[in-house]
Amino acid sequence: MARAGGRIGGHSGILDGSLQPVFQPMQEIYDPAAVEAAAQRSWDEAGTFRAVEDPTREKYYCLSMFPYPSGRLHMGHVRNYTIGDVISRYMRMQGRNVLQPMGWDAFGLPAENAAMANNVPPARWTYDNIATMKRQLKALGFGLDWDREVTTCRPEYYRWNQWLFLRMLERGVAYKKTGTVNWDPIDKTVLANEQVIDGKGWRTGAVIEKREIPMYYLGITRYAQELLDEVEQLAGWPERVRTMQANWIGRSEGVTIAFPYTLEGQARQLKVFTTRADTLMGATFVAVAAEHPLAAHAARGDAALAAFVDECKRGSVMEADLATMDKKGMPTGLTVTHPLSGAAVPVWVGNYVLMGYGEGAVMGVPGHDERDFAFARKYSLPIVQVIDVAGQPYSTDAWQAWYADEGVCVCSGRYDGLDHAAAVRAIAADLQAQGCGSLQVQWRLRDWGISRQRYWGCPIPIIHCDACGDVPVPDKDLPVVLPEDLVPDGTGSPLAKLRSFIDCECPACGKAARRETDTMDTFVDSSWYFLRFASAGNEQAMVDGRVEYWLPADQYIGGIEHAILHLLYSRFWTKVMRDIGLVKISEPFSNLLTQGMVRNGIYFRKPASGRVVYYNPTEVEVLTDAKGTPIGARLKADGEPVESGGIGTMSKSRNNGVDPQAFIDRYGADTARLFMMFAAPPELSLDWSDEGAEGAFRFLKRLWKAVHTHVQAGPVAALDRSALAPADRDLRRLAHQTLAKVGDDYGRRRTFNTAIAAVMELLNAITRHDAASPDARAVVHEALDIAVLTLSPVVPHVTEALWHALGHPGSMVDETWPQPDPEALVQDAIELVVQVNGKLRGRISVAVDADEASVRAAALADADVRRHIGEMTVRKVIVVKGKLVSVVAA
RNA sequence: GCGCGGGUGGCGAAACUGGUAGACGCAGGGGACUUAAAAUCCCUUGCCGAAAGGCGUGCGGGUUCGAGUCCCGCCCCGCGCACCA
Repeated sequence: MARAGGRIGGHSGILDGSLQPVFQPMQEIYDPAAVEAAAQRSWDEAGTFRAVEDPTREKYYCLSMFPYPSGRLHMGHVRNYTIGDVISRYMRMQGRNVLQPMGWDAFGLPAENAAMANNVPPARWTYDNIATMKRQLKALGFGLDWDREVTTCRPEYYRWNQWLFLRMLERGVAYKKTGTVNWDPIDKTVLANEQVIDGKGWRTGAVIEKREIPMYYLGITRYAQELLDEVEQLAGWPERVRTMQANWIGRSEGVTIAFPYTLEGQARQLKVFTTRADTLMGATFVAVAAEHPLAAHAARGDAALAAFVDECKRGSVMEADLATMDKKGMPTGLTVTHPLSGAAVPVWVGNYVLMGYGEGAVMGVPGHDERDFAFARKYSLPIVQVIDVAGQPYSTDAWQAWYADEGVCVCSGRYDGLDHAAAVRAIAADLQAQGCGSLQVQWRLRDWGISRQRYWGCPIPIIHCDACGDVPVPDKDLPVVLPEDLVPDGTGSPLAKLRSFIDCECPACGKAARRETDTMDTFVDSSWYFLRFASAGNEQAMVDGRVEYWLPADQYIGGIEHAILHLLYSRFWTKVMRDIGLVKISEPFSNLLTQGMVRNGIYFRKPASGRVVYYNPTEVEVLTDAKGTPIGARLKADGEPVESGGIGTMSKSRNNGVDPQAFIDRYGADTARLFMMFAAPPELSLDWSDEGAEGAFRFLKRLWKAVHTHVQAGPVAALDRSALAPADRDLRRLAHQTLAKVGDDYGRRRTFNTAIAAVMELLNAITRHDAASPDARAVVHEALDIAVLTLSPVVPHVTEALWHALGHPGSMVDETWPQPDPEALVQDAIELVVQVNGKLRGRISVAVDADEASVRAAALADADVRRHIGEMTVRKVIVVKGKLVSVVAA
């Protein structure tokens, strides 16, 4: 490893002026292209970012979400990977052994769409995109270890998906059952949710139907309790992500209730789950999903009901669609028996009941559930109040929010007077005694269906034999290799039509058999790539001992849109690998940073007829009034007005993306990185601004010029700290305050925008500073060293050049982050503000160590303060140390 | 619909633990330099007001000596909702 070692540790070197600078010749003009090429070449030649396991050094694994190779890098990637690179470079300067890897989430639907559009195999399109994007990542100067590159569409990667799937199958973690998919009846193919628009197929326009097909599932619900318990312990994760995951897993304690009924002479039970068993005596109906066997049974003799069941099966499977549609129902004519009252309860089919959740049936308590209340009013079902809250008047005319509150049972026979908890306990006990129910923990989380009826994904390693059933592919035959030369046509997976792929021998009996043609969800690929980075190149095993050194990742960075699914699946997958004995960790990511979206202005014209045309902001000129307020916009090409659609996430459909490449070509990678980090804190959405980016470039030019001016003025004497002039002391204090602040912002707060603002303030002070005396020159030199050093994680190329220009022989990347000099931070007097009755009325200057009494006296003596107190009597004086004095007078 | 965030000048934002609202930057205005322009540098810029001062962090209320920050209610915007990645 290229680590110079010791030359600038802690208190020696640059910060005490003992180093005699030897200035390098320096260009007057900042030329980003030359500076960046030189810096990147020197890192490449030194192998600076190759990570090597070293048990004697503390590691730092900085992981950014790997990109889908969609074509070219977009601004979201630049933002994501710049955040990771700043943290990586900062940690390296803290002396950590840093691993920052990169790879490609290379399977997925867009490659199939591109393949159809261009008649090119998805593999070809994908590999071309990877080459382009890799070049772009290198141009941005990220300190990545490319020796560990992982590409998920390569057999050497996905064979381990298959291998682990077989291990899960052996343990029953993976299993087969039916699942619901979107079916396009014209193309006769399964569509992704994304391909269903307003309930219709995106290519055919046909009304989509729900269809039940056999699929493989991973039993994530087995880990629900552990996933929930541990997410609450992840102190390094944002609170909001932990809350979202906990809600998604959705533990609820309640009661499973069985409503007995008789069908075709047989005694059966219809099971529902509820967290409000205390309202059971108010249940006036039960509703089942359209796919429920009872619904199917009833529909056989009832054409109207059959039509309704069919109607329920139309439309997409998306939960957001199901939750927003009109609640509709129809009676089946069947009844079940209320397990406590013995009353006959009608069974309805409800379009809002999900077959995949619980047993596909719910009890209807219109008195105390808002949705059931609306349903009962619509279909004239009885509404019964069985819960009373503090004697509030109940009316079935309109829903009131308190109806759903917990209260005391009424009209519930022997349960009257019991509160929520007592009633649930009593009812559960009575149900249990009758064999009609019991207390139960229910999860919102569902098992993970991984089968996809698509080509460009990892083949599921199963062989179907008429004699032996579903037979796992033996380990020795892995990987099941995906042919890379097919082009899909939109009518189902081309794999399912490829005899040479399908036809095979049964591994068990040797007879002719059929290979499974479904592939795995691409979330499988991304659920463990971070482990493979630590075991790169191992052809014998999925992971090896290097994982123990690097994992868990110290920092994971990626978009907030992955807050639930990807992160939950990765946590689950890690636990499965732990239980198989492959890794020792339970949680893969110690710290998580969820970055916000990158947005830009939206401009369009809406022709009288035809589709809306979107114009890229680069093609548009914004018109402003005298104060700079935007008043309109026009197209540069024809000078005619365009409409403004506000600001939105950069997307192809709205044509408001900015290609980072054009920007880098013009201003350089450092300016792109600087603007991205400066414009907003990482967790907030970031609005692109050409002018703002220009400002970032201007700042780098000013920094360059400041160093150039300083260096041109000749040699600098060693800093003599004993007798600095007040102005020099002030600049030195600011420089060391900035050093402390930037380190805190990078390391603890992760607010790169405020770190950069602090360095900007420092540079402003440096350029204003009168550097005539030798002392002043020495202080300016130290301040420039600090400015360049603290900015280096953000803009590593230009700072590398400036570091040399300031007389330091080694590479900036090998520097150690220095400690601020406590002596420089010392301050004698501070300013306090004085409030009178909460309003700012005066400012006083007091000694740093002044006691409360003297601060109080100084505040009350201030002329402005006295004027505002006037005739009033001082009732109270509050002194907040180091901040303010608050005087209460009346 | 459900879950989770967010809303501060003309704009991006800052204010870290309840303590000076608007640091830093962009855009705007004025000036210097220049034959001119660009670039650069200097000054200025929340709103109202001549000033004193008043008002101001989506809206309405509350707690507090003091609220952008805490509490209650509402409005708007963004992300996710299990087959986009």
